[in-house]
Amino acid sequence: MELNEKQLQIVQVAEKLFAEHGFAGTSVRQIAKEANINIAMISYYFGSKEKLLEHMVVYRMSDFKGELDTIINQDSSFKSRFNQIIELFVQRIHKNNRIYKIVHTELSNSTRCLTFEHYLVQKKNNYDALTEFISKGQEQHEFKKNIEIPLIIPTILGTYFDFHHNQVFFKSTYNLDTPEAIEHYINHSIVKHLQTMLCALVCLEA
Amino acid sequence: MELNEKQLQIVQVAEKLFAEHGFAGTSVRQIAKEANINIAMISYYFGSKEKLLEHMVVYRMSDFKGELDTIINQDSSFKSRFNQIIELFVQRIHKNNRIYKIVHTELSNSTRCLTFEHYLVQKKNNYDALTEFISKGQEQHEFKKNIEIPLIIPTILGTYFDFHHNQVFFKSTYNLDTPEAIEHYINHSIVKHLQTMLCALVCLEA
DNA sequence: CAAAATTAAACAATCGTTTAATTTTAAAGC
DNA sequence: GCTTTAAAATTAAACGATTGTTTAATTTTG
Repeated sequence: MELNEKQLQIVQVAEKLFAEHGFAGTSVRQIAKEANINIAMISYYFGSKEKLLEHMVVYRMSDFKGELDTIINQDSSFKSRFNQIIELFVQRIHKNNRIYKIVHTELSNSTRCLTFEHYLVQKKNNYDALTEFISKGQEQHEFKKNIEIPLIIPTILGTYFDFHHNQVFFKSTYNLDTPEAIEHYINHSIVKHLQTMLCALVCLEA
Repeated sequence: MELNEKQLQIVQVAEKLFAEHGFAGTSVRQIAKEANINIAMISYYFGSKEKLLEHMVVYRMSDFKGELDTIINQDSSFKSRFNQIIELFVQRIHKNNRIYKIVHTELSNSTRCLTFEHYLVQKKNNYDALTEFISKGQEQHEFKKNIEIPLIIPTILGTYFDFHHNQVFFKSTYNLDTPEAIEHYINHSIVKHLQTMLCALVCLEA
């Protein structure tokens, strides 16, 4: 997926607007205005508004699998690697939270017939990699059995996104007034919360 | 919040459509058509499309606080009550998942200036009630200290909604083909997953 | 000088809302 | 019990504004 400078400019602006106002809530005129380009350029470069979104998804969903494998293949304990995986997921989702929010919202709209195949394939890869890792840990009696493995990733992503979606609430209730405070809360409190909770779920040792 | 038969009919149809296609993605003509009423009736009864959403939120967000207090004031162990609270949250969100999805989506759209005060006030009440319950458990040495209490509810709601939003993925990957299978997975596997994980996080006893 | 990029303008379709006319409802008057 | 009557409910049609996309002309590029 190669984009020239102008295309990248459009994608970046559109990503921000789609994440903030939704796909249907954003007009091509808003995108054109904010990206300082003519309205016709969107059709010219991408074909349509829908295809712009598809290009965006493919462009943004770069290989997460590689980073995941690097950790899994490390020579450290299962618990240590599991903790690193959790931290990687949070950082990854946080860094790309706009495109993930867009995909989540549009994916759950039953009538949208956009092809999110690229997203779904990558998701499947992540689930398979994690399942294999946990299974190995179980075989070597490092991880508990009878765990609902498919729900580990939803817990990580869900906890992050529920916080993210309700920032208005958390800001006012828990004194997270500055962007730095929020950044710190995500990278420390949320990561630690998930690590503590999920390790307690899967790790055998006390 | 009292609604006559016709108003209720409009609200129910609109709730379904807003949840499926988003607020911006749903037109008043779609609502009118599916509810078998004239387009003008929406303005006539609610004033506008935006006010229809506000009426919907107030109508649907009935008192959750009462059910929560009933469990908290029970004469059983902290752990038992905590497990019941988790189950209640999941059932409650699942039962009303449409309106929660709508509110979550619209709330995170930074420009929308709708008043979700009714939702935010209720959310605050739930957080306060849970915080008080956990604190008491900590005082009586039944619950661990140094827990990030504000993240317990996001973990419950987030895990549920990530699963819910990605049903397309889970259906194909984990053989959840029938509505009954999904219902069972939510009421048993998800509830159990959250109970195991969160109890491991907060409960002291093994 | 041909290809690519950019533009303003126009396209038909749809958006949310309002209007003005008509029908239905239900209580009051006799 | 029937008519009267004003309010409430419902309708089709029109409103101007905005939607995504296309066109045809112009400018820029290499």
